[in-house]
Amino acid sequence: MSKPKTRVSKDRWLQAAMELFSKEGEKGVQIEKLARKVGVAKAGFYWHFRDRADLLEHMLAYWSHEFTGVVAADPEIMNMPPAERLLAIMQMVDKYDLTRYDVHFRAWAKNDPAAARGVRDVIRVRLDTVRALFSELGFEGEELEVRAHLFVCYGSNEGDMFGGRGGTPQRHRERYWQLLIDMATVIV
Amino acid sequence: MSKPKTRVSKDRWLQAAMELFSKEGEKGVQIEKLARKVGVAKAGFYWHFRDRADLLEHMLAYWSHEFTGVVAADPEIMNMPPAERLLAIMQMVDKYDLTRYDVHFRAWAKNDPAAARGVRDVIRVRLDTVRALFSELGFEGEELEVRAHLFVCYGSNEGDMFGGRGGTPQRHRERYWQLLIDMATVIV
DNA sequence: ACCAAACTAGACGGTACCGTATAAAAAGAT
DNA sequence: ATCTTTTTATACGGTACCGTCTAGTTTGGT
Repeated sequence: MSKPKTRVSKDRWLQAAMELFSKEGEKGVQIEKLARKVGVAKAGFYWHFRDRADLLEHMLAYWSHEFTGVVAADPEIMNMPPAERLLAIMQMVDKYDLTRYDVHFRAWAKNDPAAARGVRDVIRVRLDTVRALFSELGFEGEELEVRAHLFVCYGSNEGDMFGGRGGTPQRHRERYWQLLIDMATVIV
Repeated sequence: MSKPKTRVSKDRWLQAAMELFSKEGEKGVQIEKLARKVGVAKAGFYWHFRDRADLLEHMLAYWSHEFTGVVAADPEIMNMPPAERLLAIMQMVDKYDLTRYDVHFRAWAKNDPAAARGVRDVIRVRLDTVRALFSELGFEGEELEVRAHLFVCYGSNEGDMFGGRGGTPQRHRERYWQLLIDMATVIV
């Protein structure tokens, strides 16, 4: 087993980088700070990664696959009927804090085309997931589209904007979600 | 007139800072870069501002008042009946790109308590504005709250997330807004 | 036991930024 | 015209980061 040790250590760098990133954003991800965090000299970093840009690429890739891996690949969720699935996705997003990197990636995307592409892809995946769901509910055209956008927008930002996690009690938030779902699944 | 010249120049620094900020975020606002942008030596900066932190405070204050000054103070808008007012606000937000700093302020707020307070205040003002509006429409309690949150969330992020500005044609987006308003103003 | 791969320590030169200091130029007021 | 306020140019010391290098040490396979 030569890979595991390698992998573990590389993942440890990546893990530390993501944690730092979630607080300070792209410009806050600095190799020396990272090394201090991991408790190791920074030379090791350059064995795993070509340079800082290489790390950033890995971070982007990691993030791109997170939502897909956790939500869209969960058979329990994806086999639910659409209305419950909507709530289950919200709960999943909340439980694993799946949007914790969103703001920083979006900020980064403002002056980096590669990051912008990554963000666009992530949003597309979310949009596709939710759109398929509303499509099952019988919506189409603009009615479908606006609902998908609405939900992806709310799900992606609610936790961050309204003091959701740590601010509002959980039961309260879940009632909001349910109300929102009721509002959106009704045919106007 | 001793103030005007001072003011103009101070505003020029602030202006440049905001422009840089909207692209690169808090960590990107660097005095030397700013000086190069303004085309002047950085010493002048320190005449207007105590230091970098002082500039950042001013930026936060500037942003805090922008929404209030442009939207909530517009008599033409605030005297409209609630349903039209909702659309007018969306158009206003879009026209003046009132959310262009949002992502970076929210990113900054993740590791700076002062910024976090600023962001919280801005969101509160938006929430209050929209809540009052839905209240006029007859909603109350959770029905009121969820609608306010929904709209503030969508209005604050739509332009940034879905390639709205510059991506989707304007007429298309306005139809989305109208659909959303129809969906939210109906009693379920 | 041994070798090669994986990993680390520590120091280096280069760059970029912050905040200060000093001296000087431009502008306004009187 | 002169004096004061406002603004700039230039240079400095200090800090923090990037990426590289050399010389190791650990680790797993055989």
